[in-house]
Amino acid sequence: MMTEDTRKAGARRASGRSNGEGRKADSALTRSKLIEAAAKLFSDNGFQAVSVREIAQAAGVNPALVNYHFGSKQQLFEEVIRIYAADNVADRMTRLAQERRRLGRLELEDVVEIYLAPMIDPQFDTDSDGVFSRLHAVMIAERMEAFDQIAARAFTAVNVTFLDELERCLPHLTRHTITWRLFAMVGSMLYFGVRPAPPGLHLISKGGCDPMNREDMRKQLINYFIEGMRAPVR
Amino acid sequence: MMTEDTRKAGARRASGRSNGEGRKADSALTRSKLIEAAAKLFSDNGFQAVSVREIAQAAGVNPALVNYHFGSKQQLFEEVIRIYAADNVADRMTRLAQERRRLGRLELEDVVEIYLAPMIDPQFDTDSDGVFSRLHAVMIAERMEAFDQIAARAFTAVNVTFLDELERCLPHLTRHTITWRLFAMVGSMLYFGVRPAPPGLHLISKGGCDPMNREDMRKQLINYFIEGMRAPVR
DNA sequence: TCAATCATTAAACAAATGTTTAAAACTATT
DNA sequence: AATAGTTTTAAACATTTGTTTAATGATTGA
Repeated sequence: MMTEDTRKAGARRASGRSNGEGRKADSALTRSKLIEAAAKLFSDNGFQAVSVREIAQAAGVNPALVNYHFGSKQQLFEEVIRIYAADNVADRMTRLAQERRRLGRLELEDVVEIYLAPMIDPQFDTDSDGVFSRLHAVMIAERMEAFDQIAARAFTAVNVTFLDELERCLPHLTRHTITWRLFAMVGSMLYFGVRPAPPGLHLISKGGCDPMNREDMRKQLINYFIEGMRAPVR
Repeated sequence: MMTEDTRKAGARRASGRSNGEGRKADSALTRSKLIEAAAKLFSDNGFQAVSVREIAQAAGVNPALVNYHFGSKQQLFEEVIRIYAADNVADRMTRLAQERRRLGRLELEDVVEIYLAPMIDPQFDTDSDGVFSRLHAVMIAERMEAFDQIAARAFTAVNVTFLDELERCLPHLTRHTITWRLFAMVGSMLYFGVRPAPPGLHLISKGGCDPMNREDMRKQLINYFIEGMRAPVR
């Protein structure tokens, strides 16, 4: 409540997308440098553990620019989340459309594989490898009020789409059951997305199980997901 | 490096278990009050987001006692982790022994159910419901050097035991595959353990899927885990 | 070219942080 | 009851935090 007014004022003054798109080159560059640096640092260390000064230094800009361009540290984080979530969602939707065009009616195997592609497909290795999963973990660990709204806006559409597809492929299951299992899949993949690998995995497998080895991970897990999804409720 | 010596000295002076067990009633009470308060706050808000003063206030003791009894905020967190991990592990090991005595040779269904019991069994609702899962998420989100050691010490034995059982039940699969899938199960259950529920789950299921409803969660997921685990690698 | 707007900077702000200190209170042993 | 040892307390410590401010630089449009 103490900084509420000034923060909003700052954010409005800065972000103001209302009057045009590519309006100032330096500004957009600074913003993207901050977002990139923040994404890396937040995903590696969490939200509270990273200071505005660290982010600014990593981006090579002045610390005050965080507040100037985004209003506050928290709003910068939210912007990072929005961008990476949107990328993740766009990846999946694009793939789904492509595969639908290519194969016509999709089988369960296809739908599951497409949904997990951003996290499991070795050919899908963007430069932001794993960053999204870790950001997700950070949001969950350090509860943020704004996040539920952001997640709802970002993920509801893609999840509804995939639930529709899955429901069509699994007529013996209720949407209720399928929803539970879809989120179980997400939990698994987020877990393998954290860095370093889930505690104990490296040790207990004597280095054999490595989530960085997407090829192996996909091979060992894809049927686990598919057959799990297909299992009756009993 | 600046506080290393004094911290260790403080911790040694305080924890010194060497000269006896139940030596001072107040001390043990203060310690347990701090641990309980810290577990609640850390699991709800993360590590960095919680201050020593908050913990002390919640425990009803002086802030300086955190450093006196545990050496530092971080060492208090580590102690919390150790205790809750030990509880979690003990639960599973006890159950396994019980069921082995009761049923003799265990089937895949039994082993999976026992492993997941602390997170999925409605009868297993301790007062620390969900706290362990959230603490786990916090450790993952806010990387801590000490955690890998703690996790290794706490979980290796129980995981080896259950991997042995699973390997016996699944002779058509390699231990490598089983290890991947065991951790996939863990990831799912940790995801459902966070509070509030995984982002979007409540919304997209219109309130139908609620991880607090252990009975429903178990019913919808148990076969997903079992049949997923059993699936061939292909 | 002048004015206005936007972007950047260095400095300062108040508040909160983990931790330390030195004295006090308490407990147990002699 | 006196002593020694442990536990608790309030206060202070030095940092660090996110954010604000006021001045400067840069860019754009008239």
